[in-house]
Amino acid sequence: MRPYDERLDHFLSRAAKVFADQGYHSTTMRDLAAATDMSLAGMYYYVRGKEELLFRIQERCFMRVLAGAESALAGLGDADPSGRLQAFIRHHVTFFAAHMAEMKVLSHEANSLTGERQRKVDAIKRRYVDLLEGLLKDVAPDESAVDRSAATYTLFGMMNWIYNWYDPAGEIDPERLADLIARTFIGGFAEARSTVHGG
Amino acid sequence: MRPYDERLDHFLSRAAKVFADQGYHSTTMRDLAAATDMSLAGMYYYVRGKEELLFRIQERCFMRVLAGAESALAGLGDADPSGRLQAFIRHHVTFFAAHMAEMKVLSHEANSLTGERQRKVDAIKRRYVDLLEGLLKDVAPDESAVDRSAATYTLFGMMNWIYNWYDPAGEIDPERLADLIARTFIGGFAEARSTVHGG
DNA sequence: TGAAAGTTCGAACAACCGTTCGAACCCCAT
DNA sequence: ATGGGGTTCGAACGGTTGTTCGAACTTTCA
Repeated sequence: MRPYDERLDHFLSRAAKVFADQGYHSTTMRDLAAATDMSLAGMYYYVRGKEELLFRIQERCFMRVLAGAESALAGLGDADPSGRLQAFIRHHVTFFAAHMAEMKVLSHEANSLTGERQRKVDAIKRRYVDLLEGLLKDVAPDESAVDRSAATYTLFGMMNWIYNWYDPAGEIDPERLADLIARTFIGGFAEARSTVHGG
Repeated sequence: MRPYDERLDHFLSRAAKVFADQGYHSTTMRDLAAATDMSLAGMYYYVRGKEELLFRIQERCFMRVLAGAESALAGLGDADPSGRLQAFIRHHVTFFAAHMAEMKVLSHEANSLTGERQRKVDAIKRRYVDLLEGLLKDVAPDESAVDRSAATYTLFGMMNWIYNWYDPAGEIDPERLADLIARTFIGGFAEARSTVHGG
């Protein structure tokens, strides 16, 4: 890896941490300069501006979590739908815990981009949402499309909300949290679909 | 109600809508002036400043949702724990759908206040979280405190995330969404506690 | 060694921010 | 009508923001 790319990467990680702590809009370029040991003007050699910085962070993180999920599913066969769903949840939650700052920026600043950049990130997000929705379709094939879509977002809510409260250094390790979420959602989802379907 | 209080109320509602749409930090006082048909200086007759405006919106909304939840539970006996839990979920979700803008501001700008104001809102939030956690304790008394706390936040995630995707004017009405969440969570929560408790 | 390419940065700019202040306005009891 | 409290607002202020620019520094390689 070229030293330029390495410094850019380090810069993006540091910036993500600051964005996660203070929020994107109330973080100034001067804050970032101080946190990265760069000069104010020096950062513009690596990034065209503040919004492109946010875009780079979000795009990089989203591509990684998407690729990670796909490869986590690639090892499994198509036979066990709820096992695949559990694997997705496990990957998402552990990835979230391992990249807390970037994922918080991804979740919390979802609407802070504008124009073309917003569109590009939304396109990746759509692919990721569709991936999960497909898994839910395999678990409960008879579910209506509307209810399945709502269930998808509900599950994302369980997982993405953790940036508001979860402490990776606390008592609950990421795998245990992932299993807690997976058991709760899969259990309730499957049960609700099969037993209450007639009511 | 005095005309002053009426105009203040109207102002807070309008401002909440703008905060919900554009975000607190990137909304300017000039934006608010335009959206409320007031002059820039005129708003300062009703509110001490921008942050106090956010505080008033959050405090008012939080007190209402807390009081609403308590009164929704007051009618029920202590006999049926999961029925009480379901009532809480139903109230929270329908309230959310009915006051989308304020609740979005509550969820999304949870850390935008500072100092004393942050403390005051956090105190109300704590009461609200404790209320739900108490309901979960009645549903699963043997659960460890740590897991129960995580389950509480997980359920809040399911409910609060809806500001990112839910359209109250869409195909799913609030009651149906509330039941979907309640069935999914309660089913999975109760099942996971009873069957997997030994593993 | 020398110069070209790659990288850093001090200083400044124009625009915009939240807030203030005093004057003007409106409404109602006298 | 008239005085006075409640209410509105135009205009401006000081400070902060993202961004730019040219000069200076460092590295690279012939």
